[in-house]
Amino acid sequence: MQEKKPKESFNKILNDAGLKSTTPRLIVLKTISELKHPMTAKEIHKKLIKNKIDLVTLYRTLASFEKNQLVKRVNLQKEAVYYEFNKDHHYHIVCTDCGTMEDFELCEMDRLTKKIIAQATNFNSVREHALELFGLCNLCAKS
Amino acid sequence: MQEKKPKESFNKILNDAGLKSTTPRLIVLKTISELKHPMTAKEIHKKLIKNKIDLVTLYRTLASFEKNQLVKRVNLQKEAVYYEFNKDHHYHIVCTDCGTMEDFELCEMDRLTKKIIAQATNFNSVREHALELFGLCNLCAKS
DNA sequence: ATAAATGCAAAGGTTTTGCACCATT
DNA sequence: AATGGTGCAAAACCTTTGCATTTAT
Repeated sequence: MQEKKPKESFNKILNDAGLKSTTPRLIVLKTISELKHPMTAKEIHKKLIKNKIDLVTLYRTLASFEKNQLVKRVNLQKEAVYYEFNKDHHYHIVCTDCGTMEDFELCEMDRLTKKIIAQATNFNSVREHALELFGLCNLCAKS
Repeated sequence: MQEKKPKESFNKILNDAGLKSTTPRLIVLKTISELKHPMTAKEIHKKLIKNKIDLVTLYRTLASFEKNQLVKRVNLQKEAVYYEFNKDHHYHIVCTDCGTMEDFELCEMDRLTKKIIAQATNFNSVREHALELFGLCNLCAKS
């Protein structure tokens, strides 16, 4: 679970990342930190409409957040790109029918990554990984 | 490695999937089965230009192939969607610099999937999963 | 004061849709 | 013969770019 943070800490996050702490960035960062699951730029933008933050600004903000690892891009099996707050490693099970998502942890991934790298021929290290499971959630499986 | 298949077997694959076996579909299926790594629709289309297969047809073909699991969508950390022939489970390590890809196997995934499902609250089964690693390949790591 | 971020308008690129024609079963 | 697939043109959609204005340091 994601605990709510005081405004000051968002300020600090931006400063630490070397990003100017502007109103749009603070709002976007706070909004993303409170998402219950990954969302597309467009979905996030809906949540920002009352703040009059331009979609273009959001795209640029997401890009800079991603570069500075404040935000993580999640690859769900859809056309669109999803974003989430970059809290500690976790993964997603996605319902291919209704889109429901559930998080899970998998501490074994570190060990597996090392094992994979040991056997790889063109890679000696890995910077990150993506793991997602897809299936029907219990509700959709019934119908 | 992917062994080449006689035309007849592509015919059979399409029939088994309940898809009419048309010239464009046969060509697309054969082309994808021979790819050395996942490619975007546009990249695949380039390989089809001499066959005069329309890009729209390719999109529709990919969609129907995906639905029938002849082809798999791969989530690399890029905007575009990548496709590959749906041979047995394997995964990719992708160089975030030059795009080089390497396949790997991971027989433990079955066990892990079961373990994850056992702990999930909204899911009792999983139909598929995606795992990709990202890093710098040995060549790019040097420079 | 300077350098960077924002908003708007417009462009660029990819994917989808509509429809008439054609091919497979 | 009937159903479904294809190609072309155009639309829809998402994301990026250019530029003048505003904002943070």
